[in-house]
Amino acid sequence: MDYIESLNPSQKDAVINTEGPSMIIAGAGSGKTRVLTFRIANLIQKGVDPFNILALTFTNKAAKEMRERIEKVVGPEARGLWMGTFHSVFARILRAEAEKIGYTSNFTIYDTDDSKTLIKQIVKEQYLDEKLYKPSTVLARISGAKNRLISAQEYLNNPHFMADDASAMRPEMGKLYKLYQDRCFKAGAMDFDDLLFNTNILFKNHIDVVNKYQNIFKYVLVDEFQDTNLSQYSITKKLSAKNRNICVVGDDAQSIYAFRGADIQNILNFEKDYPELQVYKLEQNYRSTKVIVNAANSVIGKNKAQLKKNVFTENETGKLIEIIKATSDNEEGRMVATAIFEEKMAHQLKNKDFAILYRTNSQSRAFEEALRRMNLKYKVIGGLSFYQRKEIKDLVAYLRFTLNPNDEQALRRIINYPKRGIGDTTVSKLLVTAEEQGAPLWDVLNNVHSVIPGRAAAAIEGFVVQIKNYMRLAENKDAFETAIEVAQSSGILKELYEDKTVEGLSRYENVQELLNGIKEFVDNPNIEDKKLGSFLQEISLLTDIEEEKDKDNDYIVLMTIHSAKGLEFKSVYIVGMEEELFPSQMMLSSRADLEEERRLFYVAITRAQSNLCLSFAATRYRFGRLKECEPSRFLNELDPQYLNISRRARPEPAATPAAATSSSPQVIKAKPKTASPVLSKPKSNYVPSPDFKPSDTSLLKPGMRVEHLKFGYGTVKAMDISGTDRKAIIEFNDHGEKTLILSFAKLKIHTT
DNA sequence: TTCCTTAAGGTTTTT
DNA sequence: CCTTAAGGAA
Repeated sequence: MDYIESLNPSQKDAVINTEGPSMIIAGAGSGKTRVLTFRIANLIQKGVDPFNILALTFTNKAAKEMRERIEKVVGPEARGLWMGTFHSVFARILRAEAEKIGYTSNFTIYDTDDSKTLIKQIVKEQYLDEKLYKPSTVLARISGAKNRLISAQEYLNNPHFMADDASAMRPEMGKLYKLYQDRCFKAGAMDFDDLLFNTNILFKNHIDVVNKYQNIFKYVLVDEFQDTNLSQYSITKKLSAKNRNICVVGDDAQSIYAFRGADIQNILNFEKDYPELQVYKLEQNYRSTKVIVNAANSVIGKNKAQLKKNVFTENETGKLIEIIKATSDNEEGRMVATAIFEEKMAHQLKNKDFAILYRTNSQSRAFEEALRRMNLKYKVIGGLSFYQRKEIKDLVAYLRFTLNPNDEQALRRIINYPKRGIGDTTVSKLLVTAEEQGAPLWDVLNNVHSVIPGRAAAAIEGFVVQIKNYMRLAENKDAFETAIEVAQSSGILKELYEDKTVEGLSRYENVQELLNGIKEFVDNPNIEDKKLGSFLQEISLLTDIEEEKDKDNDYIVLMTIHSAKGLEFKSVYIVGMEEELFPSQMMLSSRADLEEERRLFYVAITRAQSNLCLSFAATRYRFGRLKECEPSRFLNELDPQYLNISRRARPEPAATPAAATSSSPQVIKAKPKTASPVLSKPKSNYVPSPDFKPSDTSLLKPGMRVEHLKFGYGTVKAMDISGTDRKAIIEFNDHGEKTLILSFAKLKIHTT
């Protein structure tokens, strides 16, 4: 129990009081994960069977990490824990209970691509305007409804929604929802939202099932509670209704998934639903310097919608936040890479101490190039994940279809790949027939002759024979043997092998990697069921292939801010700090959206332990066109006392368009001659005096000669006492004019 | 049906 | 810039 002694009083309270409903409001860096893992460890050591504990996280990575951390405290016993994302845990339960809601246990999980393709198909079939009913728009609407537990029928019956859609010029939205849902059901498929929605249906209609899981999950814990939607909340509420041992952990300031239906309202409802609720607040930040914590607070303070919280730290003050101004996105890449390199050398840091965080995945390119050129090892997290690659999806589609031959989306992928002479017209005829007769797709395929004349029918028959063969394999052999046979005899491997282009080669390698992954799965002694179905279930909610165990993991990490949540790094570079990029132009229309962007910025800032650097570019390629960019409004929201502002890097207040345009040509002109473009560390031949000791600056006056350890010698031009901090504007010999905050800056006064 | 060329349109964020 | 849809020819 000694680990408990390492906690502060509020953390300790939250760990020890394991009974009854509790809510832990945890500021950034306040040891949230630590408290959660210790709480679970504590439960186990108190004698609670790990099989009776359910811990829900937001990402697979978080689940894996937490399990490992708990294992470190309590040992291998922790393996029995039910731990995973909402989606993976309830997919597992739905497999077990599938027949109760009319599905079979080998139902397919549609990813976003599958869903969008299907919607597009339906919109086409309904002869609706494809511009108006864009797949992403329609899916977002359907998803929103599901996350609020509104079924297609309820949607159609609700005059409010119908009026909404009518005024948005999309009156058929409800009908599309219904059609989409029917199609998914017929295909034996659930999309991501269905996994949660159907769990709710299951629990609602089957009291015996609810009872069963209430007895299994005596303790329910939810991480990142601020990111749960109603559908998820409702599940946890049902599960913990009997034992009432529910513990949620969250931070409203870090709620960044409202776009996915997350609702801060859940935090408020929670207090209503559980009047006996115990609330714990963790406010001390152990991660970051004072500068970083206070700067983050200064940003989040601009939000109106927030719970009161006072995040503070007793860590050292730390260095000021650097700002890098680049002329273009490519230069931003080079400057950030250079700054990382210099910082790494100066402080003897590892690659993995650094993270580059951006708003959108597409920003990674410039940084990848620059880092590669400087021989700095890096890794891009997220983006197009392994399982989203075409070649992988193609092979997986064969496997999916073998287990569930009604899986329409899988069929569309493979029926004519590799080419076997079955064209679009034939495929639509098949689908239409299935629709009209209300028959399962597989039945139609088995009776092609009644639908399709001669030539194409023969091709389809051949395809069906092939699939039946795979079905037999899947039944009798393990996942690896089945998959390798499918890969070979379907012709996928051959097709990729014959493509000798660079991309073709990498596609071939990717398929090999998937096969290796399946081999590993089969060889894993911890897994009992080695059949294909078991493997597919395992991977359907994964985004990336399991990483090799800690082998050579020293790389700079590049990722979106969203995927950085929950992580920490010694040094963080938040890049692309520009209007319309961050905040994203999609989020400028409403206050709520803008506040979510601001929370996102807050999350980004609070990832940093000791160094934070923000960068922005004056121009950026977008859609192949050069665009001028304005510095982000968020830069101006940071309390300037925490910024290391050199005059050239100071963001122009986003107001005067004339100033913006007139300043850019000068900057471009200045570009070629600056070899080391990092503004904070320009070259200079200054050598500090041997007896450098900071002077008392309370009597500093214009005209005084001063010395600064970084900027060298300079003359005080003016004093600025307008703000809360005394600042001096100093003209340095080698570094131009700087504004320094006297409580931070160490200056030696030389002459008066 | 397939393959080639051309046109258009698209970037949030994740399970 | 990139990918994907559409249109025309073999």
